[in-house]
Amino acid sequence: MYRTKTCGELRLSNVSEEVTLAGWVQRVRKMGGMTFIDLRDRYGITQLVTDEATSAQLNGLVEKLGREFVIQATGIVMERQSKNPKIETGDIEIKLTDMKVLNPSVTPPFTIEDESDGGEELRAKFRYLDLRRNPLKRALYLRHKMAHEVRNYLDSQNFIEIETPYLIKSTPEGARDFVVPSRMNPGEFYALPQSPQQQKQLLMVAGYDRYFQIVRCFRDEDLRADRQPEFTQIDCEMSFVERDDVLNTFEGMIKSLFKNILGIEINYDFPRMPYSQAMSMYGSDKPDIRFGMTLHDITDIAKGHNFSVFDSAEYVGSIVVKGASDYTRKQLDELTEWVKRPQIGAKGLVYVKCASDGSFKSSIDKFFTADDLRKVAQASEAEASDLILILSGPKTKMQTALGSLRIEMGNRLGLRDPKVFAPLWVVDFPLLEWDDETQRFYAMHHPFTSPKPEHLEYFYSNKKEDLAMVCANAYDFVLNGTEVGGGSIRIHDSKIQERMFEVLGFSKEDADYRFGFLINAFKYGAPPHGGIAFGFDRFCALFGGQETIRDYIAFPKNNQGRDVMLDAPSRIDHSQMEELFLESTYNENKVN
RNA sequence: GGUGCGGUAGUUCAGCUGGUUAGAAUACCGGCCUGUCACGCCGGGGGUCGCGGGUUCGAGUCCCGUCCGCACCGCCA
Repeated sequence: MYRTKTCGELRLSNVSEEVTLAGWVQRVRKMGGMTFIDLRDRYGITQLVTDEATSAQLNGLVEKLGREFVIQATGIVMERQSKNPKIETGDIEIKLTDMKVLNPSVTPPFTIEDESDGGEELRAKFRYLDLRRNPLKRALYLRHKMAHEVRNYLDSQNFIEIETPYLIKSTPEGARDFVVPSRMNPGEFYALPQSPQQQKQLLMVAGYDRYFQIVRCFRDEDLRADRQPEFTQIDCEMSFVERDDVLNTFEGMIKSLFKNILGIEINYDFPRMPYSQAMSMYGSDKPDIRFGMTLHDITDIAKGHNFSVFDSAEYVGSIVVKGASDYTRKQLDELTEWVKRPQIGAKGLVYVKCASDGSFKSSIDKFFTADDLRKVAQASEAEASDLILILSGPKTKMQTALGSLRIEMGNRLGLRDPKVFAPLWVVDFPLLEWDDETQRFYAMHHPFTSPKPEHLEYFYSNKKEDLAMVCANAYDFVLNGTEVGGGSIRIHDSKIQERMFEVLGFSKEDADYRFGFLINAFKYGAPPHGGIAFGFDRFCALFGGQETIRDYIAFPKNNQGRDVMLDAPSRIDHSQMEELFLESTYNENKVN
C-alpha cells in the first residue's frame, strides 16, 4: 500500500495516528537541523517535519529532495506549534519516521504555484505540469461536477444519453469539416461531426423522445479564446414539443446547475427577447443584460440640423454613460480612436455632455441649439451629469458598433462582474440570411430549422423581402453576453422541408445527396421535435468566471489549432500516406 | 485572409533619443540557520537579445522580411 491517507484530509482529530502519505514535493524549507517539506497531491498540502536525528537516519535523503520529487512519507500526525490558517491541514504536521523517494524529478521549467511564473506558451508545452496547479485542478473539477449535474437533471427528466458516431458524412454547408481518409474505401472520406444534428433527429424518428449526449464536436475554423477545434456540447433533442416546452425544460436544467454548482438560486423566469429587440436595444444578438446603457434610435431628431454627417446617415444611435459628463477631451479623443478602429468601423464619434447645471456641451454645438441637444438627451434618456455617445451610418453596422462600444464601456466601468449572472433567451431569429456574394439565401441556423407557423405565408412567397422577414422557430441561450446554447423546433413536414431546400437553392439531387437519409427517414413517421445544444466548455468557463475555455479543457489546442505538447498535427510516414492517398490517386490516373 | 500587441538568463520582465562588460526578480547550485510555511542571510553559475537581411564607425534598440505566441476582425449553417 502506497498511502493510508491523502494530503488534504488530516486534521487535529488525527493527532498521534501513524499515517503514510504519497505525493509531490512542493517545497523544502531547511532550517538548519530541522527541515519542513510541503507534500502535495490532488487533495491538498500536508507539512512534513524532521529533526536532525531523523534526517540522519534517512541517509541524507531529505537533503537530496528537489521540487516535484514523488515521495512516500510515513510519520506521526502532530499538532503544530504554530498553525497555518491558509491551508486546510494547517493545524497538523507529520513528524517523519520513514521516507522513500518513489521517483525523482528534473527541475520543472516553471513553478507549480497558484500564480506560476510560467507564460502561457511554456505551460501549454508542459500541460501535465500545469495541470498540477490549483487553478486548473479547480477548473477540471468544476467541469466534472457540471457534467455530473447535467446527467442527473436530464436523467430525472427521462432523457437518455445515447452515443452517436464520430465518423460520419461530410455536409459542406456551414463550418468546414475535419475529414478522415478511409483506407478501405480509397479516395473517400469520413467527416467528424460539427454536431450530432442529423443523428439526434433520426433518434427522434426512432422514438427516443428525450435524448441527450455530452459529446465532442469538431469544426475546422479559426480559433479564439472561447473557440477550440474540438469542443464539447450538451446536445439535446425532444419529441412532441413546442418551443416553450424546450425552453422550460432547459431553463430548469440551467437553474439546477446554478443552484447545485454555484449555490445561486434563480427564482424568476429567464427573460425572452426577440432578436430584433436585441439588435435595436443592445446592438448584439447575444446581449449582456447585466447592465443598462441601451441603444437609442435618435435618427429622427438628429436630422435636419444642417449636420451633413447625420443628415446623410441611415441611422443615428446613442448610448448614455452615467455620470461621465466630466470626461476630458483626451478621454473622448481616445474613445473616438477606439470606435474608428477597423473592427468597429465607425467614421467618428459625436458626444453630448449633459452638465450638472442642465447645460450642454457637445461636439455638434455648431449645428445643434441647447434646445436641440435637450431633445437628444430626452430621446437618449440622459440626465444631468451624463455623457451621450452618438454614432451614425448604416443601420446594422452602427447598431453593432454601438453594441461593441457599450460592452467596452461596461468593461471599463466594471459593470461586467463575472460573479453576477444574467441569463437570457433570445428568440425569433430570422430564418434566412441573404448572401450578396453567392446571391442566395443561407439558413441562419441550419436547413432543418422550422419557420414560425405564423410566417409560413411569407416563406412561400418568392419575393426576397418577404423571405428575409420570415422568423425561425429558433432560440439562443445567452449568459452575460456569451452565446452558450442554441436550438430550434425542427421541420418534420416534408413539404416544408422541400420548400426549405428550394429556398436555399438546392436541387432535389443536391438535397438527396447531402441529406437523403434524413429526408427518407422523415417519410416513415417523424414526430414533431426540437432541441437545443449548449457549449459545455463556455458554460464551465462562465461558471468559473473566466473568459477563456482553455483552462476547462485538459489538453486544449493553441491559436493555430496545434497541440504544442504532442506537436500535432504532424506529417505521417510515407507508407501511411501511400495506403491512404497515393494508391487511389495512382489508380485513378491509370484509368484516365 | 486581415489588424494590434509581444518574443532579451531555466522563468517572468526592465533595458530611454543607437554608444563601455545587457540588468532585476525568481528558479537553480554551494554555505549558514531547530518552528518555517512566498522562511531568512551570504556567495555562485547562467544570455545565439526568435531567425535572416539591411542602415550605421557602432544595433537588444532603427528599417525590411520571416517564424512563433496571444487578443481581435473575417470565418464559426
